[in-house]
Parts: sequence; C-alpha cells; structure tokens
Amino acid sequence: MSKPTLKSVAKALGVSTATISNAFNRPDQLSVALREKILSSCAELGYDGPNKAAQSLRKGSSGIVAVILSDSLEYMVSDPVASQFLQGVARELERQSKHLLLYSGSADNLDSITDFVDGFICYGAPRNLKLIEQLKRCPKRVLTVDFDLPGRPSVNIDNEQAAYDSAMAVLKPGDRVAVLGLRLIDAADSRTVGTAPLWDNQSSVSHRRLDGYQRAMQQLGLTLSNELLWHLPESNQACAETAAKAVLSQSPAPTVLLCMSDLIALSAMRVALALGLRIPEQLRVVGFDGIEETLRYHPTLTSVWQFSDQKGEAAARAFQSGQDDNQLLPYELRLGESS
Amino acid sequence: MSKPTLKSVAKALGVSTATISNAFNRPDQLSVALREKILSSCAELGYDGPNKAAQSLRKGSSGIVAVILSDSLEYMVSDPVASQFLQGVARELERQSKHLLLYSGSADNLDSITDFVDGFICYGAPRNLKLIEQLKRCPKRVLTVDFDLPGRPSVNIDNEQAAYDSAMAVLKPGDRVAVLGLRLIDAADSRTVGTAPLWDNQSSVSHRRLDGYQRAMQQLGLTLSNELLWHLPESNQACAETAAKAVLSQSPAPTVLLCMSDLIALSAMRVALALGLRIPEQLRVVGFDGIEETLRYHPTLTSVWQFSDQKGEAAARAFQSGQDDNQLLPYELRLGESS
DNA sequence: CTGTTAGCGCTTTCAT
DNA sequence: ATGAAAGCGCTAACAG
Repeated sequence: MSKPTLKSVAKALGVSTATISNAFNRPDQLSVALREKILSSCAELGYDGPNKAAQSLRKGSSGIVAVILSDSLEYMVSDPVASQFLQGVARELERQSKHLLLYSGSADNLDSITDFVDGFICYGAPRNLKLIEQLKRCPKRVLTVDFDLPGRPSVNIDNEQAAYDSAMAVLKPGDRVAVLGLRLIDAADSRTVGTAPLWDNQSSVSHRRLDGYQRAMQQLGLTLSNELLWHLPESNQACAETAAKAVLSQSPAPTVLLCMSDLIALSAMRVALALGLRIPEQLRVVGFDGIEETLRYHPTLTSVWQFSDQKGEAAARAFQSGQDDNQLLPYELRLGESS
Repeated sequence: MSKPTLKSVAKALGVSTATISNAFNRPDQLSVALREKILSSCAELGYDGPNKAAQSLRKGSSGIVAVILSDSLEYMVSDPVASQFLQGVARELERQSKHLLLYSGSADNLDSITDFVDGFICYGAPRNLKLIEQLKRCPKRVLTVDFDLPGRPSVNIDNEQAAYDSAMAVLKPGDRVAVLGLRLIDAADSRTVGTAPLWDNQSSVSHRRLDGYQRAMQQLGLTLSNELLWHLPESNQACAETAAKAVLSQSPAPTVLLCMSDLIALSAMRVALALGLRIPEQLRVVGFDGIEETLRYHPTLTSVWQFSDQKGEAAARAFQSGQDDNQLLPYELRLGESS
C-alpha cells in the first residue's frame, strides 16, 4: 500500500477532499468534533497532513527560507560569528514555524532551490558573483545582511562608523599602525595589499571598515603605509598568524594592530606575546565582532560588539515583515585590556 | 510581468509544451539545432528551466537530500568531527548534482520537509526520539550513520573494536583508569555515571566504545570504578574541563584517561598540564575521532582516526546506490606522545 | 458546514 | 520530431 493522499483519505472517510483540507489548514471552517474525528482517523490511516510539495505548488509558498552563506558550509560552520548569526536566524524562524535551508555561497546557481523556498536571506556577499546576478533578478523575497543589493531590504551595522570608533579608542598621535584586513583584494593567501586593486565586492563590510580606520587615522594625522595594510583571505588562526608574524617582525614594529575580526585579533595577540611584546604597553590591539572567546583570554580584547545572534533574529524578522527598508543595527564598543 | 512558465514559453515560441520539456530534460528527443534555439530563446525570456516544485510533484523526486543532525545546528556546527562529515557529504552530493538540506535533530518532526526531499541521511541518533519513530515508518530512503535502524542501510565504524584497540595501546597492568564518556546517561551536566542507568539510545557509539574499553580492561585485569566513569553531555571544552578537573584531583589520581572524543582529550590534557602532571609519565591520555588540532598540540594525542570526511562521502554514496547493507568503514589507531 | 471544480507547472504516454 | 491530454496532490472559489 502506498502513501495515503488527501483524496484517498477523503474517500475512506466518506467526506469531500475540501473537508480534509480544511481540517488541516482552516480549523474554523468545520466543527470541532468533526475536525477531531478526521484528524484522529488520519493518524490511524498513516496520513500526516497534506503533501507539502503539492501544497507549495498550489499556494506558491513553502515555509522554507534559504540562507545563502557567503562561502562554503564547511568554512562558515567553523566561524563563531557566522554560527551565532545562524543561531539567531534559526531561533526566529522557529517562532514563525518556518524552516531553514542552508545554502553555499560558492554554489553555482540557485536554480535547484529557488522553487522550493519562499526567499533568500544572504549573509554576506556570496563568493560566487554569479549568485549576485541571480539574486538581483529573483522574483522572490531577498534580504541581504552585511552588504547591499539595489532595491532590496537589508540588515547591517554602520561598519564605517564602528571601525572609526574602535580606531579612535585605541590610536594615539605618533602611532605606527598596521591593519589586518579581511578579503580586501582578490588573493587566496595572506599578503600585504601593496598596489593590488581593492576588490570592492558589493561594498563589502571590510572596505567600509577600512574607510572607518582611515578616517580616524587622518583625523589624528597618521598614515597607513602599504606594507602594513594586510589582506587575509579568511578569518582564521592560520591566516592571522602568517600576517601577524610578518607585520610584527618589521622594524620599526607597529604600535597598533587594527584587526577586522576578533579571531584575527586573538591570533595576533598570541603571536605578539610569543614574540615577547607587552600588550598594551608595546602593542595595542583592537578587534571586531565580539565573540565569547575574547572574554576568556588575557589580555581581554577591545572590540566592536555586534551581537550576531540578534542580527540573525532581526534578519529573519525583517524577511518576514515584508518591509523593504535598510535596517541599521546598534553595535557597542567594549574596551578591554588590549588597548 | 510574472515569471515565465513552460506553457507560456511554449506559446511564445510556437511549439508544444512537451518540446520545451524535452529540450531541458531529454536532449535526445529533439534535434540539436532546435534544442539550441529553444534554450537560447528561453534564456532571453528569462526562463531558466522547469519549476522544480512542479517537477518534484510530477516526478516524485527533487534532488534534495536531508541530513538529519543528532542535535541542533548551532551545536553541530561547532564540532570539527561533524563539520568534517558534512564536508564529505556535501562534496559527494555535489558530484551527484544533488543538494543538501541540513535539518536539526532536535526539531519536532519531519513533516515540514519530507515531501521536498528524496530521503534522509541521519548523522547520529537524533536527540528528539520522536524523529526516530518517524524515520522508521518513512516511505523514503533513510540511511543512518553512527547508529542503526532496523532494516535500514547504515555507515559506521566498529566502535567497540576501535575503542578496544585504543585502550590496549595505552593501558598497563596496575593502571587506575578514568573514562570521559559522551552522552552515557540522561543528564545535562558533566557528572559521574554512578548508579544512573545507562541510557541506550539506539545502541549509540558511546556505549559501544565503553564496551570496547571494558573488554580491554577486563583482559588486563583492570576494573573501572563508578566514580571514574564520567558522563559529558557534549563534546566541548567546558564539559571536558569540569570532568577532567574533578577526575584528576582525586587521590590516588588516575594514570590513564580514556576519552570518547579528541576535543575532550585535548581539554583534559590542558587541565592535566595546568595541574603540573607530566604526560605520558604520570598520566596517559587517549582520544577518539582524529581531528587536525591534535597534530598541532603537544603532546600529540594517541587516538582512533575515523576520517569523518570520507565517512560523509561514503554515506552520500551509499544513499545514492540504493544498496541496503550495513557498511563498516576502516579506522586507524595512531600513536602520539600522549601514551 | 460540505461538495464540486478549476487549476498551480510540469512530465509522459500515445498518437500523429 | 511533435502535439493533445491525463494526471502528480493539493487549495480556493463558489454553490449548495
């Protein structure tokens, strides 16, 4: 015997298909008693509700929201900031009785899933630029986070201002400044930006942060030399160590490290300490994001906290709300022992 | 103007719907020239292929495979073993041009997704036991990993034998042994198992590993005292530290720590070193899983390597193959400086 | 409160 | 090589 369908169940119970459908979708359309009876009979027959694929075809919506990650699952999954964000999205979606489909930003296209989902929440500009084109002309709802798409709603923080604030909190006149940046150019390894063209991927957060750092430096009469502006392809320990070692072994050594993630800042501090540098006396360090781990480490890190889980919730809520505005979330500069 | 459909495109091009369908799904059914023409016209019209929801309804398959995690996304995502596994699944599925839907094992039911997917790969017994019941009577393909369901294909390693091997590699006569186990009883905190009933969740890997440890101990004439058998609710640093501190501060202190994950073993070694214990002279430690991080840490860890990424690939392949056997994958005991 | 009916967008015989 | 037509399982109007 194959799986029961709405029709087969209706026949078995001697009622019309509409009645069964209503029993599941519109309780107000029939008596409580009848509904109870139908529901329990269905349970016995092994029918656990209308087929969702058919339902989705008919209604035009499925209750599934896709989250497009900026990179592969494997990478995102190991980043505490991203997983905080996902946690928030999952929590809010659960409240809405919706479901979450995780999709890789390095995938080739959205074709395989667009027809199954109600829309997309894009967390960071997808690594594969083809996806951006597809999202632009997608008839479904698209909400971006940490970047913008013309005419689409978004959720973000003011990265430029936050970076500016963090730099102002740590910089002093006469400082020699190094920046450990994230995905500033198109290169797969950690290296100084040098003369490589800045790779502006949909006005990424990194470039906005760099703008903020530079505004602060300008204001203090400081300049950033090209060899001290580093590009890291990923926010992880390995990339950060390479960069930190190179930067800190220069002479004269930098007195301040502006880091575009807390993970980078933490690794940099480890390297600095291993090199015998004293923080903050000889080197001040500032991070970005706000992750738990920095609270357990000494010296604690001065950083911009952006509450990624709340950002995830906000994104899911904004997705649902249907409003098309560009939402700016609050952030908080928290001073630690590193500055 | 709304999204073009197969029908609207057919009308626009003056051919039948079947022809358009064939152009996309069965190239052999029409001339190359015509197909080319149709495909390019479709691209112009902004039609990028048949609607997948309708296709799935009609064909009864969608090309999406759900991976049911044993716990919430947020938890799994931070576990290196799980993310290795997912990596492998994702890689193999990509080869098959299929897609991956991640689903939480603590979700309430599968109803919301069953109709959209071709089947389920369950990575570990889901935390929510209701899901197990649903999987048992699911008409779609179900493959389990790291646990078994009657009549369903599975992919696993021989946990009992692997645990036995690892214990035999480290144990000596006269040893005082402590076990840092994973999810052995139904408790949310780290604690000794004591007299609590072992919670056999579908013959979990943990219990098989415990069996293996005990066989080895028996063979060497050793016994495991109840206060030295620990239950940890999760494989993470916090849980492991609690347990390790308690276990190592006993006197006489244990001489061997059998740990059910590398993450646990690593944390335990940190605690031991902080306590001034020398490894392996005063304390030998063995782990389970095989994760990269143990190679960078000193002392390096003796552990059972189970190649989770290959396990993921194997699972996705077995899912696709249609074979219903229970596959046992190889593992490898690797000796490190900790034993 | 219940039944009838017309599709949602597609694939697939079966004719032509 | 192509077209007509029958559904896949369901929902929403509408009529009763």
